[in-house]
Amino acid sequence: MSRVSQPTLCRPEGKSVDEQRTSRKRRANGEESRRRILDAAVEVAVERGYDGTSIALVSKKSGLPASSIYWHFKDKDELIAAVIERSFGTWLALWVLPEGDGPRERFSALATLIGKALLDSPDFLRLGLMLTLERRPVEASARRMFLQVREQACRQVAATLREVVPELPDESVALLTTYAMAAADGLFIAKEIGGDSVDLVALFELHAHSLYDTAVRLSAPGRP
Amino acid sequence: MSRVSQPTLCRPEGKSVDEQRTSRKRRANGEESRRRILDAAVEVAVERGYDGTSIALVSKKSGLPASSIYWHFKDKDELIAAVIERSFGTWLALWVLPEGDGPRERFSALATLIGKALLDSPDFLRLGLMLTLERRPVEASARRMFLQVREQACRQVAATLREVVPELPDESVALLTTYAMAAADGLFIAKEIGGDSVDLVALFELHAHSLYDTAVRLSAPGRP
Amino acid sequence: MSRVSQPTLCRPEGKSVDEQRTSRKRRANGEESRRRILDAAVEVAVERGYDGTSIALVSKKSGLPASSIYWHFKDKDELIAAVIERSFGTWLALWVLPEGDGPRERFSALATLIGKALLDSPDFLRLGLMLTLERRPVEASARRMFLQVREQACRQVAATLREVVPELPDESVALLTTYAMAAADGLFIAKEIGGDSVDLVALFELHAHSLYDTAVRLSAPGRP
Amino acid sequence: MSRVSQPTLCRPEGKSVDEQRTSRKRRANGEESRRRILDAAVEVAVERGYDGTSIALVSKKSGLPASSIYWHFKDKDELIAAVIERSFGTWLALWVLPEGDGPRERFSALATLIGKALLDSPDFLRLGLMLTLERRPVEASARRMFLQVREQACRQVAATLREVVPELPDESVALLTTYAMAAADGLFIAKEIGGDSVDLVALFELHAHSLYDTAVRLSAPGRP
DNA sequence: AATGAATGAGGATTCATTCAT
DNA sequence: AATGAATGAATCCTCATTCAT
Repeated sequence: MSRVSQPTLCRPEGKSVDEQRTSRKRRANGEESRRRILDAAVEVAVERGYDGTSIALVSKKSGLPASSIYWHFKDKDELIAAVIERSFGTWLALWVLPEGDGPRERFSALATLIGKALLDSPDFLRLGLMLTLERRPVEASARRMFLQVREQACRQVAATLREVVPELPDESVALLTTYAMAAADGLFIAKEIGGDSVDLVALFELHAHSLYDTAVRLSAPGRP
Repeated sequence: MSRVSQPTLCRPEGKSVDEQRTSRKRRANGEESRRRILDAAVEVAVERGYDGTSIALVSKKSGLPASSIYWHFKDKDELIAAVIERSFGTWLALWVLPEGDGPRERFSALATLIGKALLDSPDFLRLGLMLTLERRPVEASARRMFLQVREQACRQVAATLREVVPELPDESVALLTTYAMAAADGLFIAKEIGGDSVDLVALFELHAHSLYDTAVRLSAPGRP
Repeated sequence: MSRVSQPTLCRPEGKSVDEQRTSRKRRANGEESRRRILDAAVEVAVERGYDGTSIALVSKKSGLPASSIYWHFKDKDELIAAVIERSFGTWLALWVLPEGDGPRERFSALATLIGKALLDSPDFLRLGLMLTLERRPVEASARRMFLQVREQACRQVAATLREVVPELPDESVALLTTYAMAAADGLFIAKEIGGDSVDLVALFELHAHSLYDTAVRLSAPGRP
Repeated sequence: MSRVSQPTLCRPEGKSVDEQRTSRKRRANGEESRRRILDAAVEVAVERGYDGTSIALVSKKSGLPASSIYWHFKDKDELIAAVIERSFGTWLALWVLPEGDGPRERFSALATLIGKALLDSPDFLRLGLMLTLERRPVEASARRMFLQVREQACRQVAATLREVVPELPDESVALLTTYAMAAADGLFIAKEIGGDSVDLVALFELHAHSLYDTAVRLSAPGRP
């Protein structure tokens, strides 16, 4: 049967450059086709959601027949899961606290970074949010993949918070983490809705600032 | 031919009482069918999105044949628009700043209110966000309706901000409004993802607090 | 949704004549379409088996689009089940022991009748045997339907045996019934293979004769 | 290109021992693959028939890629023909009248043997009957092969009849042969349907007995 | 002696929608 | 105020087969 790829969450999808240059030059046409299919799939999925992503459309955009898509991916669900998987690297790479002077500045720099990232490669989040908003339990793998990645991002945020404001109690860290992620999601959506009238960078700076203040406030002994 | 409802944003769907008295029993049955269709449609739309909402499914859930759905609604687009329209009243009613003591308290009370609202009738926001995240220009009326409602909510938030922190400059109001709405959206999604582990009320309180602090900070003359 | 017919095993499919003449003359076009689909389906199923019966082919033969077939039948399985159901009446009607002189003669007459029946309307048995030879547990309803009908035929044979040779012990009745049915099936197949070179009527006469003799032998006290 | 086997009806597939000695280890692996494919193919064909036997399924069951199947067999038709061919030896070997005392006993012994055979390796007959029941002229070679084998079996039965009841006239031999084969087929099917509730051995004994009686009757001068 | 990749045709089924009644 | 019936286009996916390696 077909060689369907199992989602290898940890392959950071950047190795393929030298692979292509090495031995399996022409033999590895499969790799190239797979890429083309994925490219087409992101494009479609991002603008139409799960149900709106038809194999026929992906086939047209990728130039490969529908049956070839099924050679590379077991079904639509796994195709979309692979799409999500692929943006994983790009996305997660950003969640590293940049070196910097004071905690506040570093925090702010991170926020700016994320804001910019959302502008440049928003596919991952957009698709993930789409899948999340739908309630049905089907299309399991795609959704699961998104949630895994998101979970990892959450841990990163929590770590950053703890690093920057060490005396913050654990429940506060949890609360703030959720809040930080949520606002990030929301700002992404706001940008979608408002378009150019929304200054994402300014908003993320605001977010970072307010987050920091709140963290400090919550770490101080006397307050509700 | 059929009496298709144009989306009258301001008819809060409860006035139908006198309609019923006017045209008498004859129409009562039609109204009931329409309601059943809408009920079924929300259920489906909420868990599958626009493309996933098939007339056949709505037909099955409502118990009425597909052709009857087309008697009540011009097409799928208008059906979903109607679904959104219906949650309008419920939703907008919440965005009234409750009477209260100090500005901070009133602010906080509002936030709590919204948090609770999201728990009780989340269909409106969920559906709207779904439509928003898709990039293509289909399902025009439904999307437009959602954005109108959202716009109205934004104005309400802005007004509240101005009322509570009068000296806030206009750009800051705009920025903060966007931020406030975004965070609300994000928190809603966080609740979807996290389920019971997410304390929506606490988060909204945190949100209100941090928003208020930020507003005060931004209204003060000297600050970054 | 569609009005999919539940298999009413006991409607002997002969009433439809006056129905057509009465009220729902033009309204009952559905009935007519259903019939056309079934006609086409027997034709195809009989010469290609279950898997070979494609909806597209049935659609072409019946002149109705594939989607219309799905209005009348839930899926392929139910279509074929309906096909089997329809030949039920024709087929079962034969299994009545004709009036006649001695038991041997009546037995023989029945056999002749069945032999002739197999020549005239072999669809039921052919399809049923096809389904039976396939081992998979799917396509449930079609297969189940055949087995039900067959079961009924078995009871008829057993009753006839008991009537003709009353002193036959119960286990012998069971054994002979199975044997009688089996040989009938086999003779049908032999006719399929041998074509004109096979004299089905003569074979069934032989069968009846040998069956009768065996029954008599088994009912006699002394022998294995 | 590929070494596709033409159906050599008489190579009973066991002789490959010397082949192995001739061309040595090199080909052993090919032979093994071929066997695995055939094993998988019987399994599938037996439970789904000709149309239901997909190369993909055979590929999955055998663990070999579809393209490898095409190296060993020209097409699906020849694959199934090979499947049937393989059961040939096993099956035909049974049709030898065992040595024994009286004609009646030898007859009975043969029947018992066949009954047991049907229980042990029913694939051949099942597949053959499946192919026979379909009316269209496809899968030519497989069908032809089955009919050849069956023809041979018929000759064997006829010979046995003549040997056991020498004075039987020729037309009676033909008729009885057809009848004997038909009943055997039918009993096989009965076993399929009835499962454990069907005592195949007892039925075949009954069959042999009744066949013998009938033969004797037909060979006697005075009878209807 | 294989096999990874590809492919066009066709598989069943569902789609949104219409129309006569 | 409905609804039974129909329908063409689209859905996802599998088919048998080929070919370069």
